[in-house]
Amino acid sequence: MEPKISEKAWNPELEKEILKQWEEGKIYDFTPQEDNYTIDTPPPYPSGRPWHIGAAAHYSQIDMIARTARMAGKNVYFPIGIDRNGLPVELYTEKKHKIRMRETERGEFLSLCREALDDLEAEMIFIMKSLGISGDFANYYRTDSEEYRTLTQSTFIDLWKKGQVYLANRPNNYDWVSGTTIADAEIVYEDLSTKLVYMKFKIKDTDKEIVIASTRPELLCACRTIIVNPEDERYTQYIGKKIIVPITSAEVELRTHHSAQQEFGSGAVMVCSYGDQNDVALFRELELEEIVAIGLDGRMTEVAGEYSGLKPKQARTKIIEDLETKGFLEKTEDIVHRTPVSERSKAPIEIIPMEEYYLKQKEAVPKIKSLGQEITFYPAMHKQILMNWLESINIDWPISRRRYYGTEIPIWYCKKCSEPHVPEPGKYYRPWSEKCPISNCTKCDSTEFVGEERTFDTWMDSSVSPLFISKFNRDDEFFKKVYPVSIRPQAKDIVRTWLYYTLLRCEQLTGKKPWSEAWIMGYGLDENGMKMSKSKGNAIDPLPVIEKVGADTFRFWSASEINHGQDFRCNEQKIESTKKFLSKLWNVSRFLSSFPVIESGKLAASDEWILSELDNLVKECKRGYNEYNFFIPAIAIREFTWNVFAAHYIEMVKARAYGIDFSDEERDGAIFTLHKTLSTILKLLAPITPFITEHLWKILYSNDSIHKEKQVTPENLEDQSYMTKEISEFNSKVWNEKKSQNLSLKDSIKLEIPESLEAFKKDLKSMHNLLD
RNA sequence: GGGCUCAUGGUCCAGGUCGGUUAUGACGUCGCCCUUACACGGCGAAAAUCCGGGGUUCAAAUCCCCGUGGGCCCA
Repeated sequence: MEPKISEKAWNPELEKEILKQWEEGKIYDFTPQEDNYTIDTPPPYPSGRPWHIGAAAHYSQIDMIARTARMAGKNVYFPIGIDRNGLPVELYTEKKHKIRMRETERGEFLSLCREALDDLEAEMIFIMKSLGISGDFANYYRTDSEEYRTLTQSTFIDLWKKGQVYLANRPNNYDWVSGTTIADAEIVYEDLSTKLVYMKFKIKDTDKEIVIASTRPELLCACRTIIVNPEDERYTQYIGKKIIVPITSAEVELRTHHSAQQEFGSGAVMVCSYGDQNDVALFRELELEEIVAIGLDGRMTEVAGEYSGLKPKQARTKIIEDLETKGFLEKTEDIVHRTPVSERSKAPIEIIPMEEYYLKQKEAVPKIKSLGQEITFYPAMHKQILMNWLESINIDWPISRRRYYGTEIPIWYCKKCSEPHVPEPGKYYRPWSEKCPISNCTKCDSTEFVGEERTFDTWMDSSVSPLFISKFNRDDEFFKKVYPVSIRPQAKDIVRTWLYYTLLRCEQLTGKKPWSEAWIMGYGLDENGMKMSKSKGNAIDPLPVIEKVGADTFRFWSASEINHGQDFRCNEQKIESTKKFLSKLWNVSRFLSSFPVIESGKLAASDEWILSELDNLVKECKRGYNEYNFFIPAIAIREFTWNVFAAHYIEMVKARAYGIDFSDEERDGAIFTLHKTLSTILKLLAPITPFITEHLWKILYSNDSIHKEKQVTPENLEDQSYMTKEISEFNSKVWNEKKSQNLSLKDSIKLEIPESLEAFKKDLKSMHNLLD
C-alpha cells in the first residue's frame, strides 16, 4: 500500500502554510466565559536588533503554557503586548539620528522614538508569529498607547488621592556639563589621574589623630561619619569615638563597616553626601542626614563656607592648600582612579540630591509577603528571590524620571504658589504640552499653571499589565470575569522588579493578588556561559536560526535542552541537530501512513506491552505539563518514540502489520496499536511542536486541528516496563550475533528466545528471521 | 560586601527530596551496515576518579561542613 506521506523529511517551509490556516481558522480566538485561563504575557521591549535567541526560547515556552492549557480544556486568553516605554529607545534614537535628547524639541524627539519602536516592533512580532506563538496578535497592545498610558496615569491619580505618593530628596547622577540628570545606563567608567589626599582628623578629647585618605577633600563639609573595617585592629580602640573634621570642625562618629578596605589609603574612609555610589548606600543604610554640598549649577553650595560658589575641582585645589597651611595635611599621592563619567560629555558625574516622587511601599511589605505565600511558583525555589527582596526593601519606590519617552506624570503646579494639582482620572495627559484642565488653583485661586515635565519609571506602566489585559476601568464585566488572571510567566532576573511591582500595585489598586501562579524561567547564556545581552554584543539573532531550521525544531530544542527555571546555554549547532528527532517522527508517521486507521484489533503481547509503555509516557508527560516543565515531556517523548517505539516495537510488528504469515485479526491488532501509539505521541507533543504535529495529524487522523483536541489521559494499565529492558537486550543480542557472523540483518539465524519473552515469540521470529 | 543559583564523558543534560544496579540520554567522534519508514537512517564502540578537601555511613554523584570556580540580582 502506498504511504499517504511521500516526502522523506519534514520540510519547515510547511510551517508558513500551517500558520496561515491557524490565522484564517481563528482557532485561538478568545471570548470570556465564567472560567478563563489568562496569561499575563510579558510585553517584550523592542530596544534594538537583534532580539535574543534566549527571548525567543522564552516566548516559545510561554506558548507551550497556552497550548497545554487549551488541551486541558481551559478557555485560554493569551494577550500579546509590546513594552515601549523607557530609556533604551531614547539611547537608540540618539545614536541612530546622532542627536541629543535634551537638545531636540520634545515632540520631535518623541516621534523619532516612536518610529524606531515601530520598526523594531514589527520585526519582533514577525518573529513571535513565526515561532507559532498562539497569542492574540489581532489585538496586541502597546504600553505607550493612549489607552495604556491612561491606565498608568489613572492608577497614579488614584494612589495620589489615597496619599500613597510623596516628594522627597533622592541622590541623582548629575552631569553638570550638559546640565541634566543621567541614568545609570549612561555612565561609563574612566581611569583618571587624581590626587589622593591624606588628612589628619583629631579624635575628640584626646591628643591622638587618625589619617584619612580621600580623593574628594572638598566634600569635608558634607562628611557625616568615618568608617573602618571591623577587623582593622589599628582603629579598634577608637570605635564609637567622636572625630573632629578638619576645616569645618564638625564632630562625627567613627564606626565600623565591612565596606571599608584596610589596604586602601589608611583604611579609614570618610563618608560624605555624596562622593560616590557607596556613599549613597551608606547614607541609606546608616540613616545619615545628607548635606547638599554641590548644587545643580555644579558649584559648591553655601554649606561649603568659604568655598561656596567654586567648582568642585577648584575647591579641591584650594582646600588642599588650606589643609596644608592649617597643618591637617599629611601628604598627597598621585593615583589613577576609576571615575564614573557621563558617557557623552565625559565629565565626572556628581551625585546630587534632587526632589523626586515616591510611591509608598515599605508599609506594604508584610501584605505582599502574605500574597507571595498564596502564589504558586514554578519552580518553587524561585519564590525565594521575591522573599529575599521583600526582606531587603528599606526605601520607598522612587517613581519619577527625568526622561522623555515615558508616561507623563499628570501633575500641574500653580505658577504662583507651586501647589501641585492632579487632574481627574480617565484621560491621557501630557502636562509638558497641554493646558492644565483645572481652571483655578485650589490654594491661591491663581489661573496660571506649569506642567510637570518628568515621566514615570517604566515599571509604573508594566506593573499594571494584569489590570490592562483584564480591562480594568474600561469594561467592568470583562474585568470581573478575567481578574485575577491565572499565570504570570517571566524571566528570573526581573522578579525583583516586574513581579514585585505588579504585586504591589495590583494589591494597592484592587486589594487582590494579580495572579495565582508565577512561572519563572532562567535566561539564555552564550556558549561561554555569559548572559546574552545586546550591550555585550554576544546575543544570537533568532531569526536566521528559525528560518533555517524551522520553528518546531527551535521549540523542541528549547524544551529538550532547558530544564525549567535553570539558565541555559545557546548553541546553534545543537539547535540544528535537534531536527533529527523531527525527521524520526516524520518517518515513523510516513511508515504508518501506509496503513488504514482502524478502531480495534486483537492485541498480541507486543501490542499490550507497547500500550502499557505508552501509558507510562502519558503519565510522565502529565506530570511535566502539570508543573509547566516542558523538559520532562520533551525528553520522555523523544526517548519513547525513538528508542522504544521505533527501535523495537515497529521492527517487531512490521511483518505482522503487512500481514505476512499472520492472520487478518493479528494484523489488525498491530495496525490498531501503531496508530493508537502515534496519535497519542502527536497529541502529547502538540504543545511543544505545534506545526509538525498539526501537519501529521491532519494527514493521518482528522480534518480538524490537533490543537482543538483534549490531551490524552492515563488509562492506568498494568506496568510492563520491566519487559522493555528484556526486549531491547534480546534484540541487541541478535543484532550483535548477526554482525559477528557477518550476516545481513535480513538473513536468518538460529537463536534461543528466552523464556521470559515467550509471549513475544511470533513477533520476534518474524523480526529477526529466527529459525526454530 | 550581601543574597540566590549552578558545577556529572569533548559538548549539553538526567539522576540528587527518599544514600545501595554496570551513573541516563542526546550531540559530536570512530567503526561496520542500503535492512520494502527513515543514510536527516540502523547497529556497535570509545569516552566521566560525578569541581577540590573533610565528615556521617557497612555504603555518597546523592546527606553535612569548609573551600574553589561560573552565572545572575542587589549594594
